Amino acid sequence: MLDDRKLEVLRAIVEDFVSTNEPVGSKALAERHNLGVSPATVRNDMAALEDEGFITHPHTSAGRIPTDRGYRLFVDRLSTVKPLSGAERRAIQTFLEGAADLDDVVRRTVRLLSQLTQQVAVVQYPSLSRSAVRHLEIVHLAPNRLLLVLITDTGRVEQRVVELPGTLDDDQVAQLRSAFGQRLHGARLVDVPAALSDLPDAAPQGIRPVLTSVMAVVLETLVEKPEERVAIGGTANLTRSALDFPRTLRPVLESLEEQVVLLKLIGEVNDPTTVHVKIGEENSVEGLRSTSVVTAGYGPDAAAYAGLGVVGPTRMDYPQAIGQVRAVARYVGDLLAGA
Amino acid sequence: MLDDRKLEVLRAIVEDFVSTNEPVGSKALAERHNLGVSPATVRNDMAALEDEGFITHPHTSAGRIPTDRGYRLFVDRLSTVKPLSGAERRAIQTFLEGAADLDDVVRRTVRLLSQLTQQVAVVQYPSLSRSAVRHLEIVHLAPNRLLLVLITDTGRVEQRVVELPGTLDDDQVAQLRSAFGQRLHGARLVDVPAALSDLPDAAPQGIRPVLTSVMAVVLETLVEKPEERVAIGGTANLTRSALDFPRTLRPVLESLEEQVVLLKLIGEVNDPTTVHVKIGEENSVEGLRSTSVVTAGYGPDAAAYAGLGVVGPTRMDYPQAIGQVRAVARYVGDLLAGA
DNA sequence: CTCTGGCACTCCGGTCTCCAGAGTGCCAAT
DNA sequence: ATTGGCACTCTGGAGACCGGAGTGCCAGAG
Repeated sequence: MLDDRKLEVLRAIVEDFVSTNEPVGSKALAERHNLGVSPATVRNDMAALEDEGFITHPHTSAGRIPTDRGYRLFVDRLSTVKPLSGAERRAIQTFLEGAADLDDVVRRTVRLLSQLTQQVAVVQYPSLSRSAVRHLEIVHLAPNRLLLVLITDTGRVEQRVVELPGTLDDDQVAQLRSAFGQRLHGARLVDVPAALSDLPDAAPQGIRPVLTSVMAVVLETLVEKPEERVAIGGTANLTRSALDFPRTLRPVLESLEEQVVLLKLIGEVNDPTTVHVKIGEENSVEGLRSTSVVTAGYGPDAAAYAGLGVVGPTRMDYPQAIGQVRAVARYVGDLLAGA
Repeated sequence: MLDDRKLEVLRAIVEDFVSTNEPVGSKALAERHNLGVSPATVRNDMAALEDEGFITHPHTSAGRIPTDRGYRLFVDRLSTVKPLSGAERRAIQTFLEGAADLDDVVRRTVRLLSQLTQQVAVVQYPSLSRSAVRHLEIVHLAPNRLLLVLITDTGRVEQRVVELPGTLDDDQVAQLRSAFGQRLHGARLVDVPAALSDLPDAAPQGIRPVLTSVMAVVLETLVEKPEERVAIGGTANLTRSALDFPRTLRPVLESLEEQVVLLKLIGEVNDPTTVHVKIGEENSVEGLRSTSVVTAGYGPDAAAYAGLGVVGPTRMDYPQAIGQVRAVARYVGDLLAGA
């Protein structure tokens, strides 16, 4: 049904349309890509591709543009990831070197990604649930008030205030500190409940009620509803493709302001080792049906820390974007692993 | 030169143009606002106002629209701040109650402001330099590595890793902790250098070199280049006024992504107790010359914590925006003061 | 069966003209 | 100082027009 030449035609359509943003006709196409066949033949192929739903007409007498399905086929079977240029490679290095703390790394990554791809960039903070505890500090703010400060191996610092049922003196706080410290140090967050399970029994009688309430907060913060954070940038790039978002810019911007949506976007990645592409309607987020999303997991190993990616028009240079997202993900992953 | 009626005409023009977004002509104006004079008279007044630079023509035969100067006069002398509606008042309460930590407060405030005003909202985190130390925790991450965690009275938590010249044991860290703790507790950040000045001499000989390097980091983090943070939201509202930003949306979005720019925007407030309005060209930020900015300081007293505000088209409902910004600033200030 | 050239047809987008409507500026009269 | 009148200007939308690009289909050649 779809012989090689038809696929070749599809590829040519996608490439031309992506670069010119204009519906591409049979004649121009036959000339620019030397397919060795006449425009008439191309027309026949186009008709076939249209029957299969890979391309459409805006109007009876306009050229063809790819549909979401067309892009999908293109991405899956007709394109190869574009390797980065030397300049791009250097850009990644210079952008990310010298980052001070995790916040800084994330901010720089957002900026890097958006400038590199000329799209909107989204970077998730290393997920709490996949991190390990480096340190848990308990600060005695007031007799009946503690501040928990958690530091993870990825450099994330999370804090939380605990209101106590009773009051504590400094000795008791020290007891708490060592009780938690011993059990949590180095524990992956998923293992925290297990690590703490024997705590109530092992602790000295006097601090048990307090300990229980602290434990509740710890578990809640770290395990039950760990706070996921996301940074975003480069929204100005959406206006570049104002033509692509006729009046759809609104919902896109709105969606991008919802943390929940962004997390969903990035979190749906099941296999963290590869780059994922969601094209137009494939997207589960209502407001982003007119866009494509390219995401990747980043982290030191398969148990990825988190995800990052870009959001842009479906008319996107996929081979390039995929290459760029992958490269940045790898680089940031290594960076965090090394730190 | 500008008698009362002329001012009245200007006010009418501003109000009409703000609500309809269409140049307003003499006839319509004379009818809608019962000025008791004929369109011809209004025309004469308009000509005078135009001579003075308060209004312009888009074309020879279109109605008038206010200039930046016109808005300025309107804001300064012709308008009174619009009090909040009950619904708005309630919205502020429900939005902000139940905020967990400072991050949460800021995020909610951004959302609140942008929804209330239907503009882009900008909220600065409580400025470090104007805060006081509630607690400085020193965490012993590794023999030659410390983590400083600073907690301010506004709830901000700042962390910083220090690489030491030598190694330390736990006792020495405890010494450090108490040395800094005693001197810093409750100190305003501006007073930190003074509070620490006698530290090198007072400290035990053994930890002096380390102490010096820790001190350097503390001073740098808190005093020399305190990190100012800003949150932003509601950029989708810019598209609502797409008519106001014909193709200028780009630079606006770009400017709004620059932390530096945002800080400048908010930081230029000299008198924190009132609401400030920058209109169009008055704006010092290049990309925001087509917008107006309404800001206010917020905090428990005149020594304000920080600033917040909204960015929108010059064609903005100033009386309303000013009222809303002021109300939110007050509410958030009280909230933080009480916490 | 596939490819090709030819041809009639469609439709978009730009340009032009036209016209009504809104608004102005000026002037003479009150 | 204000007003009514009037001629003038300019916009913006509606319609008409047309060239160009592109399609679909068909019949013929390989």
